[in-house]
Amino acid sequence: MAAQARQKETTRQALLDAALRLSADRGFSALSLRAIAKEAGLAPTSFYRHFENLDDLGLALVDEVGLSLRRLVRQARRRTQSSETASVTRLSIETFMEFAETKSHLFRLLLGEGAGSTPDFRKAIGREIQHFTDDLVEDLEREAEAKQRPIIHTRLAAEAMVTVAFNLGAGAIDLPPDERLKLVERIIAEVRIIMRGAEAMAAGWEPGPPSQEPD
Amino acid sequence: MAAQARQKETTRQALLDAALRLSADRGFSALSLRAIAKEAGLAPTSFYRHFENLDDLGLALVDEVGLSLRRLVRQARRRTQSSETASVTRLSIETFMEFAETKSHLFRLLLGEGAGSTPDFRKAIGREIQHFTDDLVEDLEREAEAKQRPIIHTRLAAEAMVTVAFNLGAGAIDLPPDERLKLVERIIAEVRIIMRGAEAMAAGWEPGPPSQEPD
DNA sequence: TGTACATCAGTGAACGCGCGTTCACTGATGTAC
DNA sequence: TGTACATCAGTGAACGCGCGTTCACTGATGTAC
Repeated sequence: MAAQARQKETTRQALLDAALRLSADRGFSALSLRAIAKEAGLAPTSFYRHFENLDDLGLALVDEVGLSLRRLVRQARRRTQSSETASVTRLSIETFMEFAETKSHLFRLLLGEGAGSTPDFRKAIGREIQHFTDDLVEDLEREAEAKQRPIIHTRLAAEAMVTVAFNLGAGAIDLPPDERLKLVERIIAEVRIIMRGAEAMAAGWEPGPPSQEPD
Repeated sequence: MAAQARQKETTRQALLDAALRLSADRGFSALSLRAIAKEAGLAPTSFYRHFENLDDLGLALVDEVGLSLRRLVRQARRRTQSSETASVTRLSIETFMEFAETKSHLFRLLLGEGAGSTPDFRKAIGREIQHFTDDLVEDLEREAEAKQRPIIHTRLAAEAMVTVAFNLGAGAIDLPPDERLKLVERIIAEVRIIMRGAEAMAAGWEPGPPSQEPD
């Protein structure tokens, strides 16, 4: 029982890996069941022993990729929290960008370029990004406590930061290295603006002179 | 000469319209040349008289859709600037969301779900979004001047706002109306955090060190 | 104005291709006793 | 332990289908004189 089940899992993973490899070329949405099976060294019909259809495999991929990216960024944050020499913002974003750079096809998958973009698919992607926001909320609150810099609307700020990082980070995929560095700086600066806004609001700070009305 | 050229333009537009109509169902990336031609009431071969291939038509669509969305939002902003009763932020975002809602297939096209997501395609979309940022920078600067509330990093702040609006707005597509309203509020709140951050930075405000007074 | 010729948007037949899916099968692994 | 049977991952042939693209064509519109 064990041997057979293990073998099946191996084959399943081979299909997922094959799909990732192929999606590097022309994007996930250009993949076909037959091409994936072939890349994995299987007959087309074997695909059905592991997935119901292409969308099903796509959803499994989103899970897998999202999880590994979150793990990476979490590690990076933990590293700065202990060493305390670098900025958490900077290291998180740089780790994130490195992933986007070296695994651009995975990254693109997380951005929604997949499986004909069915509602299910988009929902799965939304969930992944929410996980990121969850992580960040926790971090921001811990940081606010530690540094005695109160923050407000933490979840909204975190969502805005993650959205900016993900979607501007996406632009890096087609950029030459030097421009990519500039993009990273831009993203970091924007995340800091959001941070400052949330802190200013928490402190009750309001913009100057003839003021009374918001906005 | 005029009559023939006019007719050709009409047919070309019919192909673009047909593509838009069809992309409402299964997304742009699922379209085929034959299906579009059929929807437009033409033989498949006629397609080639107007576009080189599907990607070519996709790029033309991005241009068209981006332009019309920008026109819409610009109008909305102008309306508030004169009437001055409502918040510019609110009306801009609400107009934007209304577009995303009623023309969700066009909107999705602008988010990159198209034409196999070739580099050219992504570049075209990046350009469209940059146009939005350009518009917003101008607005923010005019507003800062008018209300005497200095702002800094205007371009970065604008880019962050547009990114948040576009990409969170995208989530509205699959949402029921009541949740969609909550999403709009969230987006507005996040845009305001960014705004406040840029104003706080301009004013030289910094978060309090291990604090002095209770609040 | 009328005539002869050029242009060119739209066509229909035909092509080869890769696609997703079905089906009945094989043979190794697992299970019951 | 050995035997008989069940399970099930992987297969190869076959299907019908819609695809993009080519080609030589038609006939209306435009142009030169």
